[in-house]
Amino acid sequence: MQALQFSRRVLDWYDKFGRKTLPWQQEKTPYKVWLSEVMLQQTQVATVIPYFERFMARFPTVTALAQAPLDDVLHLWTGLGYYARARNLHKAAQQVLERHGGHFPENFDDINALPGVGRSTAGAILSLSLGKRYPILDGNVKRVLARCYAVSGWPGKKEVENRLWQISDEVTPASGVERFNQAMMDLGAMVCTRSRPKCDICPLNSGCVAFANGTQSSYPGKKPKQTIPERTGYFLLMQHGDEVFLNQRPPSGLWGGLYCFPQFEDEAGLRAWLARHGIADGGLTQLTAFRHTFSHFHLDIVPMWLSVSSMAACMDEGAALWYNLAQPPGVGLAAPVERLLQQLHRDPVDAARAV
DNA sequence: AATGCGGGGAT
DNA sequence: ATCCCAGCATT
Repeated sequence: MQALQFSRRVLDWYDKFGRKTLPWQQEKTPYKVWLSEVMLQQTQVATVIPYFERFMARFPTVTALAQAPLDDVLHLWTGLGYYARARNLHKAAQQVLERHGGHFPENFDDINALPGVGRSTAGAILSLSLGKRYPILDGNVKRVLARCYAVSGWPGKKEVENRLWQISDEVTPASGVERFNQAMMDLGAMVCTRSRPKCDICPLNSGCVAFANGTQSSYPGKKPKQTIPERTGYFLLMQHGDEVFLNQRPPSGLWGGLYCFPQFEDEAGLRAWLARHGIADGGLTQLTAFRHTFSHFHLDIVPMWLSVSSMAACMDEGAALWYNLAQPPGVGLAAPVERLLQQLHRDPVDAARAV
């Protein structure tokens, strides 16, 4: 299909059916679009909306975000996943404050240089908020283009991704790019869906190669699947009254910067840690174990609960705190930690009934 | 070029 | 249960 034909059909469709009422589409600014785009990386629209509203209420400007403590940002991010995004977000806000005087940059190189912003996000910010002609390539656009132009192979492969970027650039129109890019994402989310695409109502159906051949389900190519490993983690839930002991994870890596129960590979390691800190392990009680699945492994979590008689300092491994269940501090928590803390608060451990 | 990084929604 | 989602940084 000719590029001009492609963009005209997409733009006509957007005017009739595209999304125009999302929270980050109101009085668009680079800051709002940036925040929404980062939140939307690998995360669906419906999940993001409440987080976006809370962030905008708490951090109305990029300067407010830059000046907030990182722990506040991680706290508001709790539950969204990919926590490196939150750390990058905070760092990027400080970069905007320091390098650009708190004014969000409006050229590609400065935006692309922000931590957590790559080619697609930079293009989305400039096109959606300022109408500048940059192509984007997110999961939705990849799916639409792969089907329309029968681009085979897994987009995780560099060659496939390069081909999709080339097509995206070719079909992106000189004018109306802010509607066009939004429309491509809307098409991918609402019409050209992963399963059972609604080809009968698609503005591109007459030129779509996959539709013509009935091979929509072959595109985009799937990631070669791997069996993911299983691990076990023993979580130490040390409680004194309403207080539960947590320590902070290293700033990078899994659950970076979040507060978490002390974690061990086995029960012996847990008891050894208690012994090292002079804490008696009598009454150590196993609660109900459960599975938490990451993208790359399963973690079988075994919560081990222990009532302690004093809040001894266990600050030998970086930051730590006693988390008050009745008055929770504003810190970032991994999802399973949040779940266990709520469980302790709702349903205090009755040792006699524990597993 | 390949891998690490979460949590939740759809099926 | 499996797959995937408005990707990017690191190695």
